[in-house]
Amino acid sequence: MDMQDTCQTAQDILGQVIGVETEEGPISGRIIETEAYLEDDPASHSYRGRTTRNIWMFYPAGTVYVYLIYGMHHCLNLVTGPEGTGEAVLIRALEPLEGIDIMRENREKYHLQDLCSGPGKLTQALGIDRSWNGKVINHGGLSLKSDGYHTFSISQTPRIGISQGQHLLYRYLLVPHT
DNA sequence: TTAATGATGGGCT
DNA sequence: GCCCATCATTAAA
Repeated sequence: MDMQDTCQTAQDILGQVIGVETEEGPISGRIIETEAYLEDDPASHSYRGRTTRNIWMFYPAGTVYVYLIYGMHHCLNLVTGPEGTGEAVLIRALEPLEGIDIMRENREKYHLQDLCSGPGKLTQALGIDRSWNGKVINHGGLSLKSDGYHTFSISQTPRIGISQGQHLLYRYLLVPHT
């Protein structure tokens, strides 16, 4: 998959299936919400240059970047764009597909709507933390592929939880066709 | 139903 | 010391 254009990639991966293999079996979900973080974007961790936390954002497209937010939640990103630009796509929500009972154990929640309906929730459901930093998508660990689901449209909104760049419509939602 | 708040720790302006 | 790309719980209505 071409991941050179970050906003395009954020939309391309909507509807695709992301998954991990565990000792208890596979866990996967369909990506239904993403956000783009660009070069020269004051809301991006990469805006003020490389640090020990965000160094992964400057790795090649397809690299995994996971950070800890608010002292307790992990957020999963895929690095995109030309190498060294520090661009990435934040995975914000999934529709649970495989391994739902494992997700329920990991989350200590039962209802489907409570499993992957937020960036911190989906990493907990899939068992992803900062030790996943530097992994490459589809090369051990994390898989991403299309299952042919295309009957949806995409809506755009401002990004969530940021104080800079609020006018930019870099949040993308999958809207199923009825 | 929506709104407010506490939890919790790493990175940094 | 202050700020966070959040979540769960409680309170108000």
